[in-house]
Amino acid sequence: MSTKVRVRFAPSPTGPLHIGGVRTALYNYLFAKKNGGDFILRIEDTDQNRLVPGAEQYVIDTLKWVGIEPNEGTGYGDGPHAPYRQSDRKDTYRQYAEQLLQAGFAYYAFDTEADLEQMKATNANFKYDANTRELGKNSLTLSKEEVEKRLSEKEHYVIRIKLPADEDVKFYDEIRGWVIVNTSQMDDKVLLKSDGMPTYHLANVCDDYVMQISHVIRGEEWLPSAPLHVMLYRYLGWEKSMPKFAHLPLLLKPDGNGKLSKRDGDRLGFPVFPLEWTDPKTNEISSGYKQKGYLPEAVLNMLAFLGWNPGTEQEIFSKEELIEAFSLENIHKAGAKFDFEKAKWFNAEYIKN
RNA sequence: GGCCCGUUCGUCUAGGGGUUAGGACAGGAGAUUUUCAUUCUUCAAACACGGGUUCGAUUCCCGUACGGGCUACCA
Repeated sequence: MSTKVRVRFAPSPTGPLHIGGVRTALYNYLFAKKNGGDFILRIEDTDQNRLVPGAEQYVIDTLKWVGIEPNEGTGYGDGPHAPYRQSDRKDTYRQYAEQLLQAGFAYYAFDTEADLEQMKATNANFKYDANTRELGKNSLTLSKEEVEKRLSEKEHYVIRIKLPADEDVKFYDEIRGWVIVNTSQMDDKVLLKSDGMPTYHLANVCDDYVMQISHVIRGEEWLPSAPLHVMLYRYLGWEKSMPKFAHLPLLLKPDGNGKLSKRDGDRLGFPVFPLEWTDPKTNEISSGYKQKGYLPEAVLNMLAFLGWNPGTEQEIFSKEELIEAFSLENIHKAGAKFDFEKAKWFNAEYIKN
């Protein structure tokens, strides 16, 4: 495996990217540039139901505006690993899902939505796992003939990972240290959905491997599923080249509970989006920093300091200075409440000069 | 509920076994300014709690509390 730093920003085009996403992109960009690596844009559009027209272009426009452009990826020409849009890579995932099936690390499951609901009704804390999969209609419980029959009749099915009942999964997070989770706490996650598309988990792991990603830098909301990803690398035979993980603290609402969301802008009266966005369905307009008169350098500087700091008392940093000063070690562990007053101050500093 | 992550001024954070616990934003007071803004001076403001370990814990360990995340054929 090459030791070159390669990181990716992998949003799903379900709406406009908010500033939390921009910060994730920024940290990936800074890490790549700092280490002479590549910064890749990958579009994770595996959920066909949640696609929002224009969202992908919004991501590209945003990265362009703030000046952190990928050197490889969707919207940036054909790189060595094109295509970079997951819906265009569908066949790859099925191939790997089948590899897992062959190796006995995955199985077909024919349970309908109603079946699953019933299992949940019977068992308060139901999860599809080593203890309960014998209750399901899957290739582990059904006869080989029955499975073949269902498959040939094109019955809807999913492919699930087959996790052991009781095994510690351990991985090192570059920001948080060692994290250990037992498989008894995990479930047999769906890898390939009945519409033929992979879930995030499968697509993400396959693409990171194929695209030779060296570091996965993403939000903390992914921390709980990282053990599943580790298991996938292992079962796919890629554990030696598994990327390093770094889970970023979340951007929180200014007034209290929960992570910053798209609605907080309207509610609290400040933009949560880099660029103005018009909802294609409702025509509702959400304000953007650009249109509000913010300078891209100021937005970048402000975002950089939400969860990271250089360890000195300097606060005004150009993009080049950020690249020079950036390191994963200086990322704060706790979530950061977004502070609009500070954002205004950063912008004022840039406007003055 | 279960699992995972976290916890220093109101906010973003620095620091780290012995410090006057530092900076910035916001806030108070004052100066400069025709006004606003700017600028300057200055004040107030924090180690969640309880046990350890230690000569000494804000710093290390364990609990508790609180906060956050995840718990979908969503990412």
